[in-house]
Amino acid sequence: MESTRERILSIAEELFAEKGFDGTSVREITARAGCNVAAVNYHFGNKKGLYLAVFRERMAGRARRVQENFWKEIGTDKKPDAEKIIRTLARAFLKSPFSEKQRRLHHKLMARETNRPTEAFGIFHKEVIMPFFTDLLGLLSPHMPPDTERDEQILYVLSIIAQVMHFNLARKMITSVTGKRFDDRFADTLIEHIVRFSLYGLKGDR
Amino acid sequence: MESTRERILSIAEELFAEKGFDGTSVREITARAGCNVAAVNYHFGNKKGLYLAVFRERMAGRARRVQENFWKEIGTDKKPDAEKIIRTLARAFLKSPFSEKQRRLHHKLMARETNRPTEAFGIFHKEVIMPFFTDLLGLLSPHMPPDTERDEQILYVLSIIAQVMHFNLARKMITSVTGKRFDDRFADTLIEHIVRFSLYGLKGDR
DNA sequence: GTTTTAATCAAACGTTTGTTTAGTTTATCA
DNA sequence: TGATAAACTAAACAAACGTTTGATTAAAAC
Repeated sequence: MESTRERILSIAEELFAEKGFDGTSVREITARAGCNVAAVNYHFGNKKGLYLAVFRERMAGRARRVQENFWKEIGTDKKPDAEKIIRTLARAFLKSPFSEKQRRLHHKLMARETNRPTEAFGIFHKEVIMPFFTDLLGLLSPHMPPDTERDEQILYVLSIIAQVMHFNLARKMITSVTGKRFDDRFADTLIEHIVRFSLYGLKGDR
Repeated sequence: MESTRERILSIAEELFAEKGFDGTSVREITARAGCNVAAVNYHFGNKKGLYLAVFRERMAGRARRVQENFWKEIGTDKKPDAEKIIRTLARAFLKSPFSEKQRRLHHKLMARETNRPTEAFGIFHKEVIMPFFTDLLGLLSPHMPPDTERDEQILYVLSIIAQVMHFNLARKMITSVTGKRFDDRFADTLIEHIVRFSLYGLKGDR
């Protein structure tokens, strides 16, 4: 059986993603984990320490696996074309190598930190976001018009990420607007849409 | 002087946007509003009633004004081109006729309801989002390839909205990635970027 | 001017919150 | 086996929570 510490981490991750830090009580976490309330303080110091541990030990690792998956799919291709890069990126986020549930809670937590950064944002930003973003920029910028300034290049990448984030998060809005169920097939549709929609920004007017 | 009820609404809106429903206590609200704790229960029944009132009496009205502003800028133009529509849309959201502070809290609350819909989402969706979305679709679809299916048309509009939402929300991430301050001039840059980036989706390969 | 209604208040209510304490059980290793 | 440390627990803690009560003040209606 999983250790108490690991069980607490898993349940906490779920609840923090679903209901936020303030909306989650350590009593609910420990009740679901089947242990004593004091276990949180024993293993993580306090509630905030548990929250940070979720980012350090769960979120960061998963984000890295998403990125590894991205590079593996890009593969040995020396100079992948823009279409492949965008498709692989969209796939990495919308069809990551986790269960649907895991991907949702991951993005929900990310969204919380994006909208209202806490201490956890620093951990994540420095170790995970920035390195990947820089790599991505290096991969995509050769496909942009040669006179594109760096600030502009960054915005293009951000626009792609914006779509991936939004399509992952605003599910209720999307399903109620499209009338479609958010299943695996729909995710494929979304990926192809993002690819088509995003190509212009890179290719410019030409 | 503003009535107690209105003062509570204003402060509550600010705090709910900034710290969320669970992160905000009625005691902090009433302390900042300079009134008694019981005033919330007297005027709004309970805390949740206050939250819903914020959406009914503040958010909905402001969203409607953003939309009015959009239509006014579109103006008498019988057949505005796609570029003008997208630019006006981006402007309406990133440079709405409110203070910077007001726009931010508006979008933060919207993001909260997008990521984790509560009862308030229903109010907002039916009365505000859907009507505008339908109008927008009617305005933009003539500029898409004639064989574009309705589901695809919807996704294009969602992609534009995704960018606007993300650029409004992920400010810390954006400023730390671009190194730019998020001022009025930068908002203009963003608007022009969104216009350029989004045109392809509508025009297709042609 | 009196009655009625609305608005505001201080104080207290019972819960729930995160955390601490002190004690017990379980595992580690000499 | 017996000592040492790690893991876990029941119970209690003070503080903060949303809400209710009953009284007081201000405004409106008669």
